[in-house]
Amino acid sequence: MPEGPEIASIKATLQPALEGQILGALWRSAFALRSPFNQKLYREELEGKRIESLKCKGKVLWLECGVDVVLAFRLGMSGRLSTVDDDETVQKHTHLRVKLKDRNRELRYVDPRRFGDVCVWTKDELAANALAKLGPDPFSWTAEEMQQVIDKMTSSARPIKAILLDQAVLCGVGNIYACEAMFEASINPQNLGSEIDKRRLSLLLESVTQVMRQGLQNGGTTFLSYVDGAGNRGANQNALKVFRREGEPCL
DNA sequence: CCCCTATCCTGAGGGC
DNA sequence: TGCCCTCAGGATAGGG
Repeated sequence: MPEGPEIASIKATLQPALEGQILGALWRSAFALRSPFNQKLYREELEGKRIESLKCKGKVLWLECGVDVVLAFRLGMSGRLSTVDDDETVQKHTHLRVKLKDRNRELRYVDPRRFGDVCVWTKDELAANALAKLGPDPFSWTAEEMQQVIDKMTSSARPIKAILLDQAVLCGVGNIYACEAMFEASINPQNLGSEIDKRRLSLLLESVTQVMRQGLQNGGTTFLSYVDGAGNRGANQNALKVFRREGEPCL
C-alpha cells in the first residue's frame, strides 16, 4: 500500500543506486498493467541514456535522463520497485526488469495485483496524464496552497476522509496516513467537509504533514509487502496510533 | 457538476 | 489441514 511517504522512501533509497547509471535492455512481462507499455519509445529515447535524477510527486515516481522522455511508475496497491543483482531469482509477478550498464545490477518492478503502472512518457504526457491531476503535495505545500485545499474541503459535501483520499485535492495521502491524520486532529472521518470549521481543517492539514514526515523518517509503513528501493521493510507501522488497531486500547 | 458504486487483480487471513 | 469466502484501498469509468 504505497502512499506518498512510501514513494518518497523508495525514491530516497533508489537514488544512490540509480543516479549516474546507464539504462540498459528492458524486459516487460506479457501481463497488462493499467496502460499499454511503449517499448519502442523506450528503446529509441531512453536506452543508453544516463539517469540524471529521480523525482516524485504524491504517489507518482519517475526517472529523468536529460531528454524529453521519462520512465514513470505508479505502484497502485501492491507495486514494489527496487534494484537487485541481475542474477537474483526473479520473483513471481515481476513485470519489468531494466538492466543497468554497470555493477551487474538491475531495476525490477513487481506487482501481484497489477493495479500499478509503468509508463514511457514525454514530459507533456507525464504532466497531462499524471501531474496535472494532482493537488498540492503535503511534503512541500505553501501556506497559500494549504488555504486553497481548506477552501475545497469546506465547499464539499463529501465525508472528510474521502476528500483526504482524493489526489486532485491534495496528493500522496492514502488510507494509512488519512486515518492517522484524522486521529491527530480529532476529526470523525464521516463528518462532511462542509461541516468542519476552517480552524480544525487547518489543524488537520498540519497533522497530514506531520504524519507523512514521520512516515518518511521511519522508512515507510510495512504491513504486507511494502519494501523500499533497496528491498528493506519500513518501520512506521510501529508508530501508528489508529490504523489497523481497531478493538485495541486507544493510545 | 458532484458524488457514489462497481471494477480491476492477487494473496492474506478467518471460519468451518 | 484445506477449502471457500471476504477484504485489503490504488484509480477511474459510468450511473444517478
